Amino acid sequence: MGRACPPCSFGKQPMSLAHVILGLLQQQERTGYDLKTECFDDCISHLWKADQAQIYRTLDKLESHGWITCTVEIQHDRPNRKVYRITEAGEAELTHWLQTHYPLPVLREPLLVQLYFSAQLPNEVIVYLLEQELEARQEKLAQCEAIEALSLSNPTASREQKLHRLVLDLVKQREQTYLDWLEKAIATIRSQSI
Amino acid sequence: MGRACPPCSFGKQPMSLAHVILGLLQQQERTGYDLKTECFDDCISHLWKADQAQIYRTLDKLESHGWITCTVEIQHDRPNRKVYRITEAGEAELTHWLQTHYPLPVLREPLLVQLYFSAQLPNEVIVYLLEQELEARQEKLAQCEAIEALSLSNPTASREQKLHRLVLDLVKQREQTYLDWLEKAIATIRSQSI
DNA sequence: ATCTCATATATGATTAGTCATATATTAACA
DNA sequence: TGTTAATATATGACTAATCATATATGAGAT
Repeated sequence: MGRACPPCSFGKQPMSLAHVILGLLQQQERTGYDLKTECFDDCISHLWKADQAQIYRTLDKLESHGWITCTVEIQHDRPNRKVYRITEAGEAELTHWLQTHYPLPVLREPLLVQLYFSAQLPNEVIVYLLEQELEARQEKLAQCEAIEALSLSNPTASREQKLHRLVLDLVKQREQTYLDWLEKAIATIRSQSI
Repeated sequence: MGRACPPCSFGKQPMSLAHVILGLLQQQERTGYDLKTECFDDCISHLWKADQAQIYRTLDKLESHGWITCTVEIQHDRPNRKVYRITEAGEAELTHWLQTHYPLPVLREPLLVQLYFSAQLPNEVIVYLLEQELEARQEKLAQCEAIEALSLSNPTASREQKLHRLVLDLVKQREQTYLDWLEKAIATIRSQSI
């Protein structure tokens, strides 16, 4: 009857990568390669990123906890695939995690730290750094809008699609806030009023 | 003439905690305890957080790289302090880091991941999670406004203070964006239109 | 006299994340 | 025939971060 593990997560942490993967496997069965290419390089790439090595190791851990199972699918035109599916125990764990509130993370943004400490730099240098950030943020917003146009704009969206749309709305608004602030900051510093 | 280390950072990473500490030590000399209590528990606590163990170990590494030096200050009413100061090599490294643009980090926010995967949860449960996030974000915004009122509102601000104010503006606006979105999201889900 | 608190530093153990590389299969191409 | 590319998994080595705990000093309270 071996309960393989304590009631919830592995260590003391939110164990979020494991739960992101559980969520993705609840949507549909996937391989490690699928997760890397379709997911972390695509759909939720704006919410979480993960190294390939970490994905495969997390899959091993999830399997050893009994939260997912694996079957090898023989392919004749390509290397075989290890297809992972979520188990009932995994669904229970995911459902519990989804309902648990976690403390706000402190978001580590190099640019903000740099600006915070850049009092001894000349204005032009600061402006150049802000302009590079602006360019990167513009590109990111464009990526978000491309995702929106591609898959989330149909009027007969499912509940799941509506939730994805909500999440994307925040990511877009967050980028827009950043862009507005960058433009104001660049103007302020350019006008020598700092 | 031993150059103790390669031209820039330790490994291949931005090495940001080390640079945050360099920045704080450029402001003024500090001990590990100062960094933990005055800084990461206070001033830039909204930009970076650091564990005490990591602070002391990073100080050791910075010293072994020659970017900071340490002198022991004997105290008679308390345990002795190890006071760290930035070196010229440290200032050069910091100046270089401050001018280097880094790729946008992917911000790992548990709540967004949870919402993304919560299609199978009932609306009330989702709303409850969003309400808890709303409360936490309101408190964080209040903290930001308290910092603003305390130290950043005087009209004769230094260049450094003006830059800190700029950074705080973004942090505040980011929270306001989150709050607006949360209120909209809660209303949308409450109205059953999802 | 002991207990607790604030100050102050250090370290062992573990998890999380990154980087580089190894290995294997088949298709497509030159 | 050999090379490259896409698919697919695995692992060694390392850095970064976290958690728990140990150690020590002196002040103030009980």
